[in-house]
Amino acid sequence: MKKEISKIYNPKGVEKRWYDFWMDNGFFRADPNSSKESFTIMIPPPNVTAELHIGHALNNTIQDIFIRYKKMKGYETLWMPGMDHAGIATQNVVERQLAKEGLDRHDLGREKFVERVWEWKKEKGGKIIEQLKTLGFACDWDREVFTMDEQLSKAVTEVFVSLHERGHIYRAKYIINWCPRCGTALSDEEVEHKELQGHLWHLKYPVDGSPEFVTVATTRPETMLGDSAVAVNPEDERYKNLHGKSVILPLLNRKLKVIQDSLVDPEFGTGVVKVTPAHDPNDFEMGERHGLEKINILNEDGTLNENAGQYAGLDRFEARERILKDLEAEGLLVKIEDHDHSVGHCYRCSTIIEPYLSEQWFVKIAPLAEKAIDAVKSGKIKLHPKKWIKTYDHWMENIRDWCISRQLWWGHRIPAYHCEECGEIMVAREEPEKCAHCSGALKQDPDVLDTWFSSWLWPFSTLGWPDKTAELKSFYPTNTLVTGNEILFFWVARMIMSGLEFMEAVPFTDVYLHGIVRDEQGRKMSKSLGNGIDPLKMVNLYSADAVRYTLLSLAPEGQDIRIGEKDFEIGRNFTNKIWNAYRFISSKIDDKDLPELNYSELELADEWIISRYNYAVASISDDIENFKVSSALDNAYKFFWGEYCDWYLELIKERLYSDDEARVNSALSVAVHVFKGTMQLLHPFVPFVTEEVYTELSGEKSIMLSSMPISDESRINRAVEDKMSLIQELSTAVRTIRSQMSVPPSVKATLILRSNSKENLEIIEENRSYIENLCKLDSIELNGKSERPKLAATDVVKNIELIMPLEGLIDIELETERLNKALHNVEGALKAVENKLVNKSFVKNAPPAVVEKEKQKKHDFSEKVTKIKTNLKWLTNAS
RNA sequence: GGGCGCAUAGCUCAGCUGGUUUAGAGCACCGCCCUUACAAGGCGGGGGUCACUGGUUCGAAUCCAGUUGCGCCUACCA
Repeated sequence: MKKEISKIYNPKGVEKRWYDFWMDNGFFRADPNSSKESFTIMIPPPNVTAELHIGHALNNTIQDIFIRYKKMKGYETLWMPGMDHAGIATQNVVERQLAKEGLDRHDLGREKFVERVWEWKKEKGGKIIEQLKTLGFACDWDREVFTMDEQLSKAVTEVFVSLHERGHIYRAKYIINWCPRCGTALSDEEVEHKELQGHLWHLKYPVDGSPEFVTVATTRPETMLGDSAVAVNPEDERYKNLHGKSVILPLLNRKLKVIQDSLVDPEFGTGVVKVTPAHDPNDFEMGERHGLEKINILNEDGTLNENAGQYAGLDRFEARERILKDLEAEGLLVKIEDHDHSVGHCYRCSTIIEPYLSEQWFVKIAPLAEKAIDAVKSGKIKLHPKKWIKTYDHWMENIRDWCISRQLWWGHRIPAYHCEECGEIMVAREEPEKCAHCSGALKQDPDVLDTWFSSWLWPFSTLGWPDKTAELKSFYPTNTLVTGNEILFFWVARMIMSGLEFMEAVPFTDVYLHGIVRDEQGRKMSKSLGNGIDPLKMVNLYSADAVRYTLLSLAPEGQDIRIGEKDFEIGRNFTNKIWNAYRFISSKIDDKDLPELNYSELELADEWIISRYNYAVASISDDIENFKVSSALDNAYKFFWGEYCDWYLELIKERLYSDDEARVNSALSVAVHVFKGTMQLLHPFVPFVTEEVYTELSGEKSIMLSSMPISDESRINRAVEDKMSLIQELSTAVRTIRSQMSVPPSVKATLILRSNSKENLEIIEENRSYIENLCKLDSIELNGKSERPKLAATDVVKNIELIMPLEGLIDIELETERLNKALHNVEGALKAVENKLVNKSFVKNAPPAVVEKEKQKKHDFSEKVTKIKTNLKWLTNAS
């Protein structure tokens, strides 16, 4: 009975069916009580607002590879899934929704608004989870968590209070990054610096009690309204006359002291700086040093406040224009220079950030950073690729305190309580009833915590911390963290700090940092550019396996990836190749029971593919263990397509089509053995198609329950591979002649081989049918007595002379050209080798084995040259 | 300003600790083939002074230094 199998692999249906099967059978579930060694990966939690993009697809494919590989290696694997509440992003989404109804969040009030966000989350949020499933990811979905879940919130409170108790959290009035659109403070990491073309405006400030002026240079002229001094470098000779004097702030006519501070760079601008302590971090420092007034001129929304005099109420950029115009009218704007500088933007809404003076909560980070630096330095945590270690060190060593309070409503409320009577602040796990100091009424701090303040606890909060759970015991520390390199500081570094502080152990042992997926022109994919590729569309078009395969095959280790929609054909073609190899083998099996692989009955091709297979098993496993996943896939591809399909399956066709059942069975048993193993190796990369063909072929329940093949190094046989490569080279040479001389497969040809190597002749004699079948030859004559034909195409392979009589078919001119080219090449190679051997220091210094090799080469090349020359002569004589 | 990375075929990239004939793959290109797994395929072919300069070495795409170009990160770039 022949099974009807489609000529083309049709993934539709297959993928959904298997995913449901895996889920229904609980294959993704992790058992904390298992006796097996555990292997754990924490998913980088996608934002609840996120929709699947190609970066998620890559990130999670890599994780899935590790998880599926380790599971088949016998580990108890846990891939912990979950989502991030994404404070700003989520609040923005719901606020936009409200705006459509003509409302803002204040119309609802805090409680109602937060309710509304939860509603939104239930209805529209978390789409990405379902989307991830279409790509086949083996997360333990039963464990899915959300950073705002009760358990995780408990962890956040515990950490805040406990850090506070340890003196690592403080509240202070400081210059922070303020997003006027989001209306909240941001941490340094949440500010994206973009290089902008700006201007350096030179402004004249009149010197008090003198007809003179000083000229200051600024990129933000509107901040002059908040100036409380001008500063010069104390060493600057040009301005020594100003020491002790004052200047008059134009427009507002305020008197400003001239101060001296070594922070001022005499080389930059005019060497005189306006000092605005409330709106610039450097000026803030100077203000502290010189006891200057801090004049805040901005409202929270970026408009100017009452301190801005006649400019109050204007937007900051409008104010800039107006101020410049007014200064110009007074003749105080003396020069405008082009000036490129980097400007901070909000990472969520791209609004230009204002350095803003406000009261915020901070984490004193230096004490935490110290241990985290050491964890990486000592190798307790390894970064892959290693190049990130330097970047990590540099960042950690220069880290500044972490501003963790956000003026948002969506997030974890800060567990601090302010006394309405005496102003006392109490930090506590449970809300205290009254002020411990004066028994006054308490009000909880209105701010919420930075979203990253919950995600930095991810490796243990997801496992039930601060409770002592079985999960924590089994799965912490986790093993590998896979994430984009852009998130190293935001998240990875902070998890290391929190893990060491609260678990007293690293949160993971290895960090795999991959690059960013870009479009074909190397641009970041973004909504505004419209150059994104929708992974779901690609899954629909090409299959999930194809998407996974393509992404990975294009992903150089840790580097950015360029990709276009058409590239997904690579993956589709590969799965189709698997399908057809399966189809071929399976058509030969029919219903019969397959005999076990019998190593004593193998012929050359079998031994060869088994040797190559065992080599492939070793190299692919090595690659995965060493975090070289795309190299692993490349090796799997090369073996499966380039060796198994291109050579082995071709070599056994003669046996498979024969009537001799024993011959059929021996070939088939090897073919199936190697195919099954290859599917297992490939399963982590392309889980669906491998599951489909593996189970069909083996009758087993699931490939996921099978064990990853282990390389039997004793089957790697160099001698066999050498023999086989002789067959391959000869075959290629014959095929080349046929192709060049346009001899179609339908025309059978004869091949004459001549050699004085007894060894090579024996190999060919034993395996002549391989060459005959691969090259569609009638016969091969080995060192025969027949006359050399007048007209023949020729070649030389490993000192074996190939002669193909092609009377009537040969194009003499073409063949001459071909031989001349070959001659030229070999002569070049010969020359290079000779040059080496003539060089006395080479012979003296190079290892003997290398010298010996070169001598052998020289011998071979010169012999080949002679033979080609002879063949050329024959051609000339014949024409 | 500092740091890191990249530069190999028309394009995307392999090439790990120097020695695989004269550097590989995929895509693209050319030729032949609907050969009894696969035209989403097979077989063959063309195409590269490995960015530049210098150094180390018997020997460099590979190691070192510098130069140029590009990218990313980072900074108290008024």
